[in-house]
Amino acid sequence: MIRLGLCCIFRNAPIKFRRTTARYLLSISKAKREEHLATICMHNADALYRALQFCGANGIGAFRINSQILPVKTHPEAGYDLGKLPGGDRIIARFKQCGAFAREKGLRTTFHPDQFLVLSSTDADVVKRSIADLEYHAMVAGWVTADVINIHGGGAYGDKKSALGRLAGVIRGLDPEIGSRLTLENDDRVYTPADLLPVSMETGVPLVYDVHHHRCLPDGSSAEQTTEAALATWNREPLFHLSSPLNGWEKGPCRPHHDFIDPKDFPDCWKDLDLTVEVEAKAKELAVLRLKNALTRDSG
DNA sequence: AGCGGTCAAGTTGAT
DNA sequence: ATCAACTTGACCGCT
Repeated sequence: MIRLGLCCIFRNAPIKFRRTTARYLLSISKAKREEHLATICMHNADALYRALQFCGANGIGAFRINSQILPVKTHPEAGYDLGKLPGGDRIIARFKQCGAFAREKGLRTTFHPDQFLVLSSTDADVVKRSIADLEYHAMVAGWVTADVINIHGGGAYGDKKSALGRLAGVIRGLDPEIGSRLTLENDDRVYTPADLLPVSMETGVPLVYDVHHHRCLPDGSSAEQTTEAALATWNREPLFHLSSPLNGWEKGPCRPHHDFIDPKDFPDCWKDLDLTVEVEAKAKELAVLRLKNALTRDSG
């Protein structure tokens, strides 16, 4: 069975996540700051619960949780401890209710921290802050029972081989709360599946195969070959990424995402797998539901 | 109420 | 040397 995943936000459904900025938080009093953060974090825990309800009610099997679900959480000056905010215990309890709901409905939850998290960096401080961010993600993942924290390989610094060596070294030293959830994804500028598969096999961190990125940044392997190799890295239900290019494959830059998925971009070799496919499309839940219909018609 | 400037962070590659 | 592009709006503050 294919399980389709929705990424972070909704196009039409009235479910919104709130955020704030470090600059604003640091411009107000400590009491006001904690009140503001508590309001936003509780709002986001509630919104997550409603997002999962929407997914459960609409046959969407997975939901990617935005990294800003606890905004500014690990900022050096504006960061905070959720449990110490006003009503912090209730906020944590609400996240745990999200986890209970997800388990009850068989929904999968995932994280995809943004590009500032770089484990291959030559700068020890960047790596340290990245690990702090992973700790935050792992903490929330524990509450909501997310089994994937997916990152890219980061920069190459003119020497891919050394960078991948640093990446593998950092991964090996991670706390199991992080390491047991961590995954690596091929990107569209630096690291191909062929670059990352050896790191996956060496560290036990699964490969999230993004077939769109692979078409933008090929490595000589076919989608079939890479699918097979990526599947072998998973010790749980595999998770892959799918999107369609805004301007077609023929002309212009292929990176920007389309509103919807062209069913022709769904690889045939994925169709009979037990697999989560996260749908990276700007029309969000509308695109997931449309693809779901197309796949159902296709097989039935 | 509406609009515009702004938002923590890293890296690459275009200018 | 500088800066947009990644994700992509949503926020606050001013009118």
